[in-house]
Amino acid sequence: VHRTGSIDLVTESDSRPGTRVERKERTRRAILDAALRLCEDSSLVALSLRQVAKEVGVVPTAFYRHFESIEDLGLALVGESFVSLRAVLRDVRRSDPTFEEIIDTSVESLLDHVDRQRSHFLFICRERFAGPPAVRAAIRHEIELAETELATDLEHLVTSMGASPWSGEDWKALANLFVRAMVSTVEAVLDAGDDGQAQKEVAERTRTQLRLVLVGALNWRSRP
Amino acid sequence: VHRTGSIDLVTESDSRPGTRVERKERTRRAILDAALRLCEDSSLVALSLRQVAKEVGVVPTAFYRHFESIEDLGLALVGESFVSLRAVLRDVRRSDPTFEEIIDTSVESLLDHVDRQRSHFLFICRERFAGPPAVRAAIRHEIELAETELATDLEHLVTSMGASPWSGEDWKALANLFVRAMVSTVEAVLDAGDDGQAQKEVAERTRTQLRLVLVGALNWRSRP
DNA sequence: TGTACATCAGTGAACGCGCGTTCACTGATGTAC
DNA sequence: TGTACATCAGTGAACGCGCGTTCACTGATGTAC
Repeated sequence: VHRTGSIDLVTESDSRPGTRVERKERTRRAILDAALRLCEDSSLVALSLRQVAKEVGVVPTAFYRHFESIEDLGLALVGESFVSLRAVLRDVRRSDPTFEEIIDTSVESLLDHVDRQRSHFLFICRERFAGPPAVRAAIRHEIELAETELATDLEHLVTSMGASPWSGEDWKALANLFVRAMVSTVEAVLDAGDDGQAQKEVAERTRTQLRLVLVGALNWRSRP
Repeated sequence: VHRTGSIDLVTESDSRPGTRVERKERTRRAILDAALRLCEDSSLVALSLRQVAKEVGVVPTAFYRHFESIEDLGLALVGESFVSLRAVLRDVRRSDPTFEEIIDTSVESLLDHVDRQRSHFLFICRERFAGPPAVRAAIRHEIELAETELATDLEHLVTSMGASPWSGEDWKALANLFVRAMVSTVEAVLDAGDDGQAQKEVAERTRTQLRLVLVGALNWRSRP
């Protein structure tokens, strides 16, 4: 006869172990993952509750035990997608790069996160304009927060390089420029898909662009 | 009794005048406009043929006299939307601005076109990531063409300002940076909606950003 | 100019299908005693 | 530890609705003679 271990495995694959709370959480997770996967080549607004339920392997009505609607599910996905995006900023900050390294470090970290959380970044790009109104609003809000966060980092960085003092408006414009560069790069990487060569070209082009912006910033005088 | 003119007007509002070809073209136009309006707050992938037909005031099956499918209609909308986008580049080129004017002229032209062809620009932003696969591919292709077009313009401009010679890669990177700035500005303006104050802030911020990039470009040395 | 015929944009009925949502339910898990 | 009851994630039938697509049609416009 077999060991207890193998019996556990069978139990695991058949009826799924854990407390009621754990099992509910696992189903919720499966719903979020299924939704992320299913809307990858269209949009939340074209995703049906029944498709999601079918993909997860539950009956359509079970969906309501976890979310009120697809829009509600979308808001949860916005939350966890921006955890992925913030992780990029956090990693760059933690690595505390020198002047010479800053661009290479940032681009590398960004591409690394995009590669590992591809569906989160795709989700943001797609639903930012095409999602249900509440989802669009949530994404816009999160992007503003990320911009503010980055503005602080940039102020420390550029000031430490001895650039001349800037106006508040100019800081905002620079932070916005970087956030846009980030979003655009994510878009380009996602466009490139699995093509490794294309991804390298995107990375190299992004580095060139960021260097160019940095040259501009270091030669900048506010209110010229 | 009334003049022939007024009888014509009645005829016009009742049964619509013109040859069969003209009337067909008018219906086609109405379908395109209705689709542009209806998908404004979701996406083509969530738009139904029946909604469009209802908005136009024809029976659903009449749709097939003009387009094979919603995707087919989408490709037609990509075509006319990029006519609007190209008009921006063309206007800037035709105005033949001096060094001092170039940024103000470009931003003004861009905002002017976005304001007048709002739904076309919204359509591109939205469907670029959320549209049906064929529509996404068509948009990507058109953006690449616009980038090439802009690269030529930029080369003339920056060279005429006496910057040092650049590598081909760097031209591509700069053109891409400007196209992205353009797309991002369009997105920001569309986000701002009808808020005139917010629109002015977006315009001012964009000008600051373009100046910063221009400062970078003029201080740039290829392969530093 | 008048007539007979062809074209074809738009009609309207019909189809099977997937949708969101309701409701009463089941039965394993959790809790109170 | 054992029992009786409460909770609640997931079930399954049913509903009315809008969907894309088919088909045979109508009747005004266009064309050939």
